[in-house]
Amino acid sequence: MTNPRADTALRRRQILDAADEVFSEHGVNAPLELVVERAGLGRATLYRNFPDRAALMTALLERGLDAFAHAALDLAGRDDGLAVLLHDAAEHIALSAPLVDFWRAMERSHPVNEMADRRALSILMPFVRRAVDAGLCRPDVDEEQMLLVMDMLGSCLRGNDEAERKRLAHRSADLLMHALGMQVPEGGTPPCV
Amino acid sequence: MTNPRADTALRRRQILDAADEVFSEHGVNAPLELVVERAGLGRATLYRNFPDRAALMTALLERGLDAFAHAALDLAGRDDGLAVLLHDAAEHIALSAPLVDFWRAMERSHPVNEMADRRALSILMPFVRRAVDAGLCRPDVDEEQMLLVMDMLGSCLRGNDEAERKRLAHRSADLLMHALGMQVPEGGTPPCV
Amino acid sequence: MTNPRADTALRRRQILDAADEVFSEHGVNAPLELVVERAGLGRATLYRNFPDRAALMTALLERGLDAFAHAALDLAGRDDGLAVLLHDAAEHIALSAPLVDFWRAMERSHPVNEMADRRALSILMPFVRRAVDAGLCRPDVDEEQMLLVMDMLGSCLRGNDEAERKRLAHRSADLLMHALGMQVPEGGTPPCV
Amino acid sequence: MTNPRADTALRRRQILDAADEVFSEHGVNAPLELVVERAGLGRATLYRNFPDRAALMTALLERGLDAFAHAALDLAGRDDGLAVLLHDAAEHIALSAPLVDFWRAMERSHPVNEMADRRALSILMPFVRRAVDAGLCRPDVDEEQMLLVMDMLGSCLRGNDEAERKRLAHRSADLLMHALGMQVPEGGTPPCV
DNA sequence: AATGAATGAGGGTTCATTCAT
DNA sequence: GATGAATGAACCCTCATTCAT
Repeated sequence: MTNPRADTALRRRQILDAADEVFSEHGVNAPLELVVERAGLGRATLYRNFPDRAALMTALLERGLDAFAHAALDLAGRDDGLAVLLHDAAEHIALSAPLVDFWRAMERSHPVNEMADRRALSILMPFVRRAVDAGLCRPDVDEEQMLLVMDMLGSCLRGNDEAERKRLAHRSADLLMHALGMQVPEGGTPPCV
Repeated sequence: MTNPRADTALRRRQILDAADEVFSEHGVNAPLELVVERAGLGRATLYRNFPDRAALMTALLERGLDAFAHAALDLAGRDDGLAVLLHDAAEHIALSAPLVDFWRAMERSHPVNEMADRRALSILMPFVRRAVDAGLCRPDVDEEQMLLVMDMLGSCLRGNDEAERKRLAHRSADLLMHALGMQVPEGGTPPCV
Repeated sequence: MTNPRADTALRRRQILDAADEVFSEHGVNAPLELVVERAGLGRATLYRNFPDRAALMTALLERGLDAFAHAALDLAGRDDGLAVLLHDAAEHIALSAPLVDFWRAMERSHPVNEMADRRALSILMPFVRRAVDAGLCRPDVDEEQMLLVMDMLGSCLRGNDEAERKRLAHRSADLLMHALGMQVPEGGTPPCV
Repeated sequence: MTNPRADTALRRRQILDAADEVFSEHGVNAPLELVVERAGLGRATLYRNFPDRAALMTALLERGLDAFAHAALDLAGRDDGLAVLLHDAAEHIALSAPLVDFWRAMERSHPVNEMADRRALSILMPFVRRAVDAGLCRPDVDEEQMLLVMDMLGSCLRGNDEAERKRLAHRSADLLMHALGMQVPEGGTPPCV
C-alpha cells in the first residue's frame, strides 16, 4: 500500500518516541514491554528494528547527537557559539537522564561510547578553538577536558521535576563555563539562550 | 564454620566489604546472591542485616561519608583544605561508581539523598568559606554549586580500569577547581596530594 | 513442541486439568511449578493465563459449578431432584478436597465465595421448593441451611483413597438428607444414583 | 529458683496460648516466628517444646479434646446430654478454624487423627446410646455417622467475625440434630445452652 | 535450659527473547 | 512483515530449622 521505505522509517520513529517517553517515566530499566505497548505495536516488531535494549539505546543516542549537530550548524562562525552549545547540550541532556544512565553503565571503550565521544568532540572542538582565538576561553582546554565537561553536564539530572532539572542544567553549564575560563554574565546566563 | 554468634558489627563489615567488591565488579544491578557468596554467608543473613538492596546501598553510602568526614578532620584549619578534599573525594567517588549509579537513579528528594547532601555540605562549606576568606576561591560559590560539583565529581567513573579512573578523577577535580575560581598548579595537581 | 498459537481455550483446559491432578495429589499448597511441569508448559505461560494461585483456584471452582449446573439441568422437574443433586454434589466435592481447602481459608465474604454461594443457591433452591411442595423435605429449610449443607458436604474429604471418599460422600449426603427431613432408603441411598 | 517442672508446664501453656491467638489471626500457615514473638520467647524454646508445626498442632488438638471431655463429665447421666455436647462442640470448633484446617489436610489415618476420632467417639457414644434409649435419637446412628457429624461441625468456620461464627455454629448443631433424628426446639436451640 | 543469628531450600514472579502463525 | 503466546533463566524474598553460645 504505502511506501514500504517510508513505513519503516515511521515505525522506527514511533518506537523511539515511545522509548523516550517510557524511559523518562520509568527509568533505564523499564520493561521493553512498556515500550511496545506505548508504541501500539507487537512485541516482535520492536525486536525486528532493535535486536536488543542496547540497539534501542544506541538509536536514541544517535538521535540526540543528530540534534546536537544540527543545533551546532546554526551557530557556525559565532564566537559565543561554545557558550550557547553548552547550555543547549545541558538542557537536552537534562531531559534524557535514562539515556545517560544507560551509557554510563557501559565501558567507556564501548564502540558506541567511543563513537559518541568522537562525534561530540567533532562538533565542539571547532567552537572551542574559535573561543580560544577570541580570548574567551582558557587556551589549555583539551579534548579530554571537553569530554569531562560533557559528562559533567549529565550530573544535574537528579532534579525532581522537569523545570527544576532545566534550571540545574543551566547552573551546571554556567559552572562549567567557569571551569573553562569563560566569562559568565552576572546572575548566570539568561534563560533565553 | 565461622562463629554464628560473633560480633554483629564484624558481620556487617564483612557484608559491606563483599558488597563493595561485587558491585564494583558487576555493576549496580549485581545479584545480591553474589554478595552473599563472596561474604561466605547464607542468603538470609544478608536479609537480616539489610532488608533490601537500598538498605545495603545506604550503609555503603554512609560508610563513604564517614570516611570523607574523617579525611576532613585532618585538614581542619588549612587554607588549601578545599583543594585537597576535592581531590580526595574525586578519588573515592571514582572507585564507587555503582554507589553513584544507584543513588542517582533515586529521586533527589529521597531521604537518603537529602541526608547525604546535608552531610557533604556540612563537611565542605567550612572549607569553602575559609578558601573564600583567603582569596583562593570565587566569593559567590554557594551550596547549590557545591552540590553540583560533588555530583560532577561522579562523572569520571566510566574509565576502563582503576588507574585510568583515578587519573580522570584528578583531572575532574582540577577542572572543578577552575570552576570554583581556584588556582590549579600548571600541569595539574600533582598526584601525591 | 505443541503449537504455541493453538487455541487459547485448549491451553486453559490443559492447565486446569493439570492443576486438578496436582492439587489432588499434593494438597492445596502444592508448588505451582508442579502444575507447570505436569501441563508440559513453560513457567510463565501459567502466569499469563492465571496471574496468581487464586485466579487458578477461581477457574477450577467455576468449572465445578458449571458441571453442577449442568447436572441440575437434567434433573429439572423431578421431585427427587434434590436427593440426586445432593449425592451428585457430594461426589464431586469429595474429589475436590484442595479446592474446598483453599476457599474455606478465604473470608466467606470474598467475592468468589459469594459468587459461588449465589450460584449454588440458584441451582439448589428450585429443587428445595419442589421437594417441599411434594412433602419430601422439611418446610422450614432456608437458604442459610442449604449453604451449611453444601459446606458440610465438603467435610468427608479426609478419606484415604478415592473409593473411601466416595463412600463417605454418599453417607454424608444421606446424613444431610435426614437433616433436611427427607426420606432415606433403608441401608442408605443405593450407589447407582 | 522456681520449680522447674512447674516452669516447663507454664512455658508450654504460654506457647499454646500464643499459638492459639496467632493461628486464629493469621490462619493455619502463620509463620511460627509470630508465635515465638507473641509468646515472648526465643526461637529455639518453641522447638524444644514442639519439634515441628505438627507437634504444636497436636498439643492444641489435645487441649481441645481435654476441654471437651471435661465438659462431658458435667453432663454425665443427662438424657439431653448429646444435644448440649453438640452445641458445645460446635462453639469450640467454630473458634478453632485453623486447627480444623490443619488436621483436615492430613490423612485421616494419621495417628493423631485416629487418636482424636477415638477420643471423640469415647466421649460421644455413651450420650448417643442414652439418647437412643430415651427415644430422642434415631436408633441406627453409628460411630461413622457421629464422626461425620463432628467433621461437619467444622464446616461453619468461614463466618467473618466471631459472633457470626458462633451463630452459625449453633445453626449447624441444630441442623445436625435434625440429621440425627433429634427434636430441635422451634426457632432453634436457645443460645443459653 | 534458653537464646537468636545463621542457614539454605524453595516459593512466586518478572522479563528479554524466540518462534509458529 | 507483523503478531503475541510461549519460554525459561534469574531474581528477590520467606521461613522452618539448626547450632554455637
